[in-house]
Amino acid sequence: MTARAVAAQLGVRPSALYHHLPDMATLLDQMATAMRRDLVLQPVTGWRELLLETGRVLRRALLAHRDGGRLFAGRRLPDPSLLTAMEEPLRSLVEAGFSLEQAVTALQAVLDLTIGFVIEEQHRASGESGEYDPELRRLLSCGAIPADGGRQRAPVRAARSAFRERVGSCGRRCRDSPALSLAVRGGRDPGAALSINSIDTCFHRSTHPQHPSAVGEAARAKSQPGGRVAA
Amino acid sequence: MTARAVAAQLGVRPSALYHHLPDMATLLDQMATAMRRDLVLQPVTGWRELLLETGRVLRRALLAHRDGGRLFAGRRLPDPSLLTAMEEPLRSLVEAGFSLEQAVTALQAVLDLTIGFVIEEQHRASGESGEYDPELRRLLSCGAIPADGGRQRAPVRAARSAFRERVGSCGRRCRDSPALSLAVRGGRDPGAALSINSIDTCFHRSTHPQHPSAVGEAARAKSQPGGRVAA
DNA sequence: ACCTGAACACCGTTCAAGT
DNA sequence: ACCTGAACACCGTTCAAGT
Repeated sequence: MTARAVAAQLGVRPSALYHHLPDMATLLDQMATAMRRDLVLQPVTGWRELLLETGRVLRRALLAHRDGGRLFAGRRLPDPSLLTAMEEPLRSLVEAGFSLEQAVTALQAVLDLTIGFVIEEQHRASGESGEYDPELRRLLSCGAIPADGGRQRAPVRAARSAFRERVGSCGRRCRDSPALSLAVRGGRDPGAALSINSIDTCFHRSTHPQHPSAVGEAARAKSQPGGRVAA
Repeated sequence: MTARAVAAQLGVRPSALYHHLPDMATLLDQMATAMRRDLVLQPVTGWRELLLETGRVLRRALLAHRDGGRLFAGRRLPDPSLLTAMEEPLRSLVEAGFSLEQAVTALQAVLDLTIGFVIEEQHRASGESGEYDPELRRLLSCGAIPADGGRQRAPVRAARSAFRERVGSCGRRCRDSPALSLAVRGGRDPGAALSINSIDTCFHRSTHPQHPSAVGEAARAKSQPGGRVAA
């Protein structure tokens, strides 16, 4: 989504946009606002379903547009009606026992979690996330120190100096990761383990009798077997 | 962080980078990998503190670099040693009662949540997130329909057509949002309410006797007064 | 093997000039 | 009031040419 592409879609020269908007950021904010305005939650019962439905609906909206996650992340949504629209879910959460502050926190957490998840999901789905060249990956993966133990190559130095990385932290041996390879069900690209389609199952498992909230539920199932669930 | 800037920092011409890396994406992946490799968790007790510490440490690392959140989000981390480093936290979670799948899910959720949160946090802190011109905001905020009820202006049409927004969903009245204005403690930019520094308090409140996990804890406090807390 | 220099097709943005 | 045309300073990337 570039300004020039938007202009072309409108049959207009790029410079014409700047008679309506001060800059590109405002245009992106408007796109994000439009997406957010169109979110409609299915009727749900219980605070847990409310939070999950919020995540599901946002995720669906973000996935509907190319790079929707990256586009939506961190944008300003200068539309008071969006606040009005939050009244109802907030009230539901308060009725379920949340303080108002907790309700805002919980909703914001679901939105942030969804955004972070979808960014990764879409990046994975895009062509850009194709497999690394195996040899390049081997070179990059081993602590960024070449086999001869000599000086680092230029671009790796670039990445490192840009982040003021200490030299002492690299050079670790690469070895197998039994637990994770199990989790990723065997033999996939190790880098893909960090992209495992995990939270996705939470958002999708709507037929599951218990709808786990992303962070807490996994542990609660075992550590609090007697815990009652509100609503 | 542009390729040209990295090259300049290395005292080299931009084209020289392409003798070491196939493209910019690989360079960004390396930066993200370096950040991730340097995460060191403080010793913690209990799965809840482990997840919170993970979020805190990642958040601190992301905040340490300009646009760290956006840079890190969705990047590939092709370093097997990063998987090795996850063995220990995963084992801790499993010992606390998580299944391995649940442990991976929980960790991933914390990472995604943190990334989404920091992207918004850094965008807010950057100059770009300055106040909208009040008149422009008023124009944009009221359902994207001008006061005269006439046709939408071009760039708004652009944003809308780009997302196939239905016309019927706009034009809502702007009115006050009592609950949220309370939550944001009165009178700030309504758009800022969606950026409320909420989860931040979760990550920071490490002196608090109970360390709430971002999503679940808020509700648990009231809806499960008798619930015991593991570890 | 490593880098330069010049070029290519892009980008957001500005601004005088048109109607 | 709205748009064009041309220009500006940028991007990532390619590639022949140098050493």
